[in-house]
Amino acid sequence: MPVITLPDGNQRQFDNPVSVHDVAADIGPGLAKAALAGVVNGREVDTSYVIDADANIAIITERDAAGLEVIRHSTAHLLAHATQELFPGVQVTIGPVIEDGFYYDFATGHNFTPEDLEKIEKRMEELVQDDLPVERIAYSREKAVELFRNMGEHYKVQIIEELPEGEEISVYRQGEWMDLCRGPHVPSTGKLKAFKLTKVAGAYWRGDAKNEMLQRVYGTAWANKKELKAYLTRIEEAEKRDHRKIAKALDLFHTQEEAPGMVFWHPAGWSIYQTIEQYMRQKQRENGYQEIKTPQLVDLSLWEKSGHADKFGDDMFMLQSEERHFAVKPMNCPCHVQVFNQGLKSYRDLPLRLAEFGSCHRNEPSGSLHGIMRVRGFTQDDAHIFCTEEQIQPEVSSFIDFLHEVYADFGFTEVIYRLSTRPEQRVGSDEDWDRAEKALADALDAQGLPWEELPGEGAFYGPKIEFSLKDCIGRVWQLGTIQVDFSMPGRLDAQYVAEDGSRQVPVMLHRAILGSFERFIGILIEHYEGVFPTWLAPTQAVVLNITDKQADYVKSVEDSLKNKGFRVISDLRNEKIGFKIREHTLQRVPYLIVVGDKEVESQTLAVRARRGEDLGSMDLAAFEHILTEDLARRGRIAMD
RNA sequence: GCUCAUAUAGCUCAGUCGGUAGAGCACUUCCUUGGUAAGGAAGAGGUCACCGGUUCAAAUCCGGUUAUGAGCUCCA
Repeated sequence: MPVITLPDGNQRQFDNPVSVHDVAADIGPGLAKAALAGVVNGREVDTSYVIDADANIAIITERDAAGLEVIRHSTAHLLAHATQELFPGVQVTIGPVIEDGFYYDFATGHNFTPEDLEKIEKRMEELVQDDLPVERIAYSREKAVELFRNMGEHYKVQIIEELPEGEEISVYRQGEWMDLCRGPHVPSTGKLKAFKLTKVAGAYWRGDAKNEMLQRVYGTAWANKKELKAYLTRIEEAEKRDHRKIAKALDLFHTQEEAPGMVFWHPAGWSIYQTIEQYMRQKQRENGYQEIKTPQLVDLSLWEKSGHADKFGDDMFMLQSEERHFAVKPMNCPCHVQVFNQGLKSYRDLPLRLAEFGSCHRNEPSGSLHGIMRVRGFTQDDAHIFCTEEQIQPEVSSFIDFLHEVYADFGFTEVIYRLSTRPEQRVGSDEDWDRAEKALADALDAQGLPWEELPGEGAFYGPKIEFSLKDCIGRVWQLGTIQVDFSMPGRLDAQYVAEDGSRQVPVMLHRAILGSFERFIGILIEHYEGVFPTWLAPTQAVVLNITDKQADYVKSVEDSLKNKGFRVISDLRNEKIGFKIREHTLQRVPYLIVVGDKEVESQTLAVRARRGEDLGSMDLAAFEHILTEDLARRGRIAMD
C-alpha cells in the first residue's frame, strides 16, 4: 500500500504497487500522456518503474530540463538504432547528451556523408512513426557481456567490463534494437518529435588521441518543432556574427597561406587594436604596473631552465645561428624574471608589477587554428607580480577589481570564475600547491564571488583562476587569468632581501585580463556584431557632402574634428547622398554628418546616428560635445 | 597532429557528360550635382590554390602538398 508524495506535498495512496506511469494517470490523463520519466526518491527512472513502498515522486515532462535531457538521450539511441539498421557492421560506443543536443560515436570503416545523415534522419522519423515501446531489461554483468559479445559490440563489452562489480546492468530495447544504458528513456519512440542531425566529424575513442578515430554524428533535439526552429535560427544568427566574415566586410585584417595562424592587421583593425592597447597601458599605469619590453628570441637554455622546453618544446619555434639554439619566445614570464633579477631587490620593492604587451609565438597544432581566436603569433596583455606569500591574497583581490573595471568598459558584465588546480604533470612540491590553491580560493571567497573548481586543469607551475565572460548571445569565452607560481622564481634564481637580511625567493603571479589582443578582438567583433561603441570604432564619423559645392566646408569640418583627436573622414565622392549613407551605415560608422547648402549657409551639421535616427541640426561644438560624451561612456551602456 | 569537407575575378558564388571561364557587387572611365540605405552607360579584371598523373584534350577525373572550415586532441 504505497503512499506517494508529490512535489507539491499532496499524497496519494495505492492498494498495489504502481508504476510512475500509473501515478501520472491517477493525477490526470494529460499528465500520463506527457510523462517522459519520473524521479523516485531523488533518482531518475523510467515511467515503467514500479514503486512498492512509500515514496516521493515527481513526473518529468518535456517542460522540465530533465525531460529535455531524456528526450535528447533517447534521440541519441534513435540515431544509433537507425544507423545500425542502415549500415550493418557499424558498432555503437557512447551517445551522450550535450548542450542543445546529443551525439553518438560509431566505430566503422565507413565515413558518413551528409547524404548518409539525411537517410539516417529519415529512418529515425519512420521509427518515431512506428512509436516503438522502449523497454528496460536488467542483466547481470556476465549476461550483459555475453549479449553484447554475441552482437559483435566490442566497445560495449569493454564499457560493461569496466563498470563496478555487482552493479545491475540495464539494457534498453526498442523494436529489435538494443543498447546498454543507464537510462532513463522515454516510454516510446513516438515521444521524440523535434530533432535534426547537424554534422558528422571524427572523434577519438575515449577522447584520447592515441586511440582509434570514431565517427561522431551530432544532432539537436527539442521538446517541439517550435523550439527546434528557434534553435536553428539562433545558430544562423551566431553565424552572422562570425568575426572572420565581419572582419572581411569591415576590412579589419586578413590572414594568408604564407603565414598560417598569424594576422595581417589592416588600418581599421589596427585602429581598434591600438585603442585597446593604449587603454590598457593607461589602466595598468593607474594600477601600479610598470611597462617593459623583452626580446623575441631567447637562447634555448633559458627555456630549459624554466621547464618550458621540457613540456612545450615541440610547440616552440626554434632557430639556430652560429652554433646557438634560440627559441622564439612562447611566453614572457622567464624574460620578466630576468628583468627582476637585475640589481638586488629588497622586500621594500615588493610587490613589483611588471607588464608587457608581449608578442609570443607558439606552434599550435594546425587543426586547432581558428580565425584570430586561436593563432600562432599573438600578443598578450601580460604582467607578472613579484611578491611575498602574504601579499598574494591582496594582490589577487585588487587584480580582480581591476579586471572587473576593464570588462565593464568593454560592455561585459557577467563574469564566470573557475579555479583550476594541480595537473598530473607539474613542478613544485605538494605543500607549495596546497598553499597556492588555498591562496586563490581565499581571494575569491574574500570577494564573495561564486566559483567552481576545475580539478587537474592548472598550469604545470601553479594553480590559476580563469575569468570567462558571457557575450550578448550567451556564449562563454575564457579571457583573463591569474596564476600563483612558487616554482619558476626559484628555478630562475629570483631573490630579494627580506626584513631580517636573509635572501628569500619571491612568489610570482602571472596574470592577464584580455588574454591576447587577437582573441579579445575576435570576441569583441562577435559580441558587438561589428557595431563597435564609438570609442573603439575605427572611424567615428564621416562628413558627407551633397554636391561638390560643399566640399570646402566638409574639409574644414573634417580637419577641425581631426585636430581635436576624433577619428573622422570625409566622403566627397560624386555619389548620391543615399548611396553614401548606405555605404557608411553598412560600415557601422557611429555618426554620419550630412552637409548641403543649408548647413553651409547656417554653419551647422545635420547629424545622423548609426541606427538611422536623426539627431537634427547642430553646430560643430554641439557635435563635439556629443562625441566626447559618447567616448567617455566607452562600452558601459547598451550599444547604440 | 587526427577524421572529413572545401579551394574558380578584389568579394559572394555559378560552371551540366572532360572540349581552354560566367553572374552580381566592387574597381576604372564617361554621363549625372542628386537632401538621409543602391542614378545610368561603357570598360578592364582569372596560370580555376600549388605540384604531378591519366587523356587527343583537365577548373572538371586520380595522387600528393599547402591553406581554410567543421569536429577531435592540445592550449604555458
